Amino acid sequence: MTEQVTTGTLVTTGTDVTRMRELNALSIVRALRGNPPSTVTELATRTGLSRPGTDVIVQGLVADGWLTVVEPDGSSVVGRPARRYRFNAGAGHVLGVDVGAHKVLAMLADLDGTVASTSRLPVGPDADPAARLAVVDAAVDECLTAAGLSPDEIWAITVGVTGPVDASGRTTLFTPLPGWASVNPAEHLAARFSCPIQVENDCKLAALAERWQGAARDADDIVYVLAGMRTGAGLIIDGTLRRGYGGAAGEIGALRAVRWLTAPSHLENCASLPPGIDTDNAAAWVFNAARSGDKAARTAVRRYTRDLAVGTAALVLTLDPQVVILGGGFSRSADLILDHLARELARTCLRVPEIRASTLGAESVALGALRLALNEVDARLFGMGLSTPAAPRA
Amino acid sequence: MTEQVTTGTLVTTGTDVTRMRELNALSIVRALRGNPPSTVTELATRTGLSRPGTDVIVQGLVADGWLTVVEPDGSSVVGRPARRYRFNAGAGHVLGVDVGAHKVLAMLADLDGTVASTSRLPVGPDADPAARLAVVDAAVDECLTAAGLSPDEIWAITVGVTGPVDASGRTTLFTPLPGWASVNPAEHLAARFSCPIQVENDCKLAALAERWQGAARDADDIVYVLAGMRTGAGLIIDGTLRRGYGGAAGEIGALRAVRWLTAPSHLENCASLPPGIDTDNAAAWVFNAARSGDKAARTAVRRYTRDLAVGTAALVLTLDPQVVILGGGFSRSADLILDHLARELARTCLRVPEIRASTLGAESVALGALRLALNEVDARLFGMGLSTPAAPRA
DNA sequence: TTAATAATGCTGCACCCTTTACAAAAGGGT
DNA sequence: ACCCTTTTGTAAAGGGTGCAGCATTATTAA
Repeated sequence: MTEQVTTGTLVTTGTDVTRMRELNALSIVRALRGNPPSTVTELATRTGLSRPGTDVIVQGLVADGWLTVVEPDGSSVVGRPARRYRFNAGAGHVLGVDVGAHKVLAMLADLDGTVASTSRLPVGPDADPAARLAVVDAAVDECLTAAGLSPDEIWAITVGVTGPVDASGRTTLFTPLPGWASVNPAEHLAARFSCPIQVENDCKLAALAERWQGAARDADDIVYVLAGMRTGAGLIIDGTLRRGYGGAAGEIGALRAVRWLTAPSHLENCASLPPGIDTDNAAAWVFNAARSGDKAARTAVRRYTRDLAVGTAALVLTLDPQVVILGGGFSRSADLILDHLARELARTCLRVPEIRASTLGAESVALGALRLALNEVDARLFGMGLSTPAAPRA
Repeated sequence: MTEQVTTGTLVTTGTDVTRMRELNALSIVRALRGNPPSTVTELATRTGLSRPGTDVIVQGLVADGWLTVVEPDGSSVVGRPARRYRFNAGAGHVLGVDVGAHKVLAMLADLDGTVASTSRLPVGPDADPAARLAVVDAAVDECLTAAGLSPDEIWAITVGVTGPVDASGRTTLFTPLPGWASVNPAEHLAARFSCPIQVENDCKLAALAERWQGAARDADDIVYVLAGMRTGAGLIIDGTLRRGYGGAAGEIGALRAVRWLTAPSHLENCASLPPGIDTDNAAAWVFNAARSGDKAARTAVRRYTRDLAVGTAALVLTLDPQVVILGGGFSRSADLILDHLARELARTCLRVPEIRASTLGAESVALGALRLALNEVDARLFGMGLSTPAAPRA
């Protein structure tokens, strides 16, 4: 065996002149994605190709259904008005599903990531796996029918679950859902969908969402901290979601010294908490009390934040990210947390990153799932060529 | 402003038919790098190009000096023996320099990474920056003259230093070298070299070296822990060295709860240590004593390892790597450390990675510097085209 | 209606890769 | 010494692609 010097790709494949055409077509598609409808001339300058060449390729892409023509509207200057082309985002769709303890949230989006339909169904926290999967199916069905699509028009699916996800798509190491450890949601959905199906940890998906449409759009190195009744983290390094070798990246909460598991108990056990309030609303109550000056509540929040900061500091020191995003249910009370957190990090970290509160609500995990599914589609598209649009077989 | 959907590269550049030729040439070069001399037929099958086409490109590469012909030797089977071609690694060279507290180690290698010359010069730990830079110059000069090369034949240089390196190449946050915080080694060398010059943290470089030629050749997700009188870490994630947004990735030792700063003191203050032994040799003595059963020494080693494990666990839980490499001066005593370390990690981590001892000696930092310089060259080569070999201007 | 302007469409040219075909070289067998 | 096999080296034909330049078309302003 000889040594392999690797800079990037290992595969060294020669380029045919036909492949070049494909690459140029892809390059045009890329130049159009997420941009307003463009003229051929604009595309030509943007891609560096010649105008005639661009035109030919664009015609082909229109014929294959990847692009659609936007006839010129009145708003033009002097000269012959140019036809504009836009990416046909409706050529395919993706599904993102957030399987939580209390609800299943499914979202369906086109290739631009524009959400076409959403379905949120409640499920009991102690529902058995079969029941929970049935709710997943129901939510997915609702999305499909609302958007008027059939399963074979879905190009990729991502399912978000709690706990580290192994290579097979199971959460064997840990899951709060009863009986869920042995469930493989990908396998279950594969019975009805033939597209690629990924399963991913919810924190990681939320991190993706924040980078896509949330508070971290400008950053490539992100530590996302999910602060809620559970505490977790998702890491984006160099613009890519990092899963770790076994899918357990970011699980710093497992470290005993990092008191993430018990951190929320500071809130739940707050002395000034009125009796009879249920667990789910206790935290919200404490945050509100702290906001209006309650001494015990303020202490509880401070203690909670201190515990949160230990693990966050470990993540920050390990990765030196550009920005830390505070997400999860408690991020609604970021005004109370951010300052404490910043102070704690300033005390412990070499270089203190920006700290921002999440701007996405409860949909962040489902949104992240959409983004991951879109990434999957993009990888297929830009990796291989683009023939006529059709659902890729897994 | 419109939103930018990014999968990988943002730049979408069209491909010319001439550029395709370049890409094919690069593809052939890649197919030859690190492989034994190959025939045109072999290259054709390896790249997927046709044999005549491959031949033409190979002729061009030979004419430009990138490839050299190996005339067929006697060892052939039936049929006409084929000319073999090999990558002309001597077309360019790179320098790697390890600037330590007690020594400067410079290494010079060709484009295959084969070391052509080495120079190790001592320097006092309290030498001022000017004196230390003078030693750097001397070591580099020795390497050049030993290899018979002039400065303009060097294509890239990497300098390894202790402490987190910022974007400008300085170690402003921390450095053990007196007065070194404001020194910019890249600027200093730029006076004599016009090639790209990088400065990088020593732990990070050692990690690179382990992946290149050491104990982590098979892994893409690596936590490298430098265990010595100083403790540090270098991270390779998804095959790429991670610096962090401010170059401070891996500096988990800054966390108070992680007792990396004081961990070696367990060894230095070992009760059974004979008086008068100097600091530099104390650790080695303790390890030896522990190996031969000394009770106090064994305790000291166990305590040291326990402290080492805390930070390592934080890194492992954050990144979930495939393998942890134990490097640095103490890795010579890995037999005493690994078991303890593995036990501690098993206790604290969700998924325990493999733990291996470094197989590289004191040259690991300089080797890693070579690798980073080669990466720089490769990026230029494979990013842009390859004209006739010449030192790239920075 | 005419001139100006800018997009569109078409033709010829150059380049590159591939396929096909054939000549050349080396070694083994007769 | 000669022929045969095998593989390499090389040349010619064919097809696909991008580019430059020119003619054509559609629209606005005068």
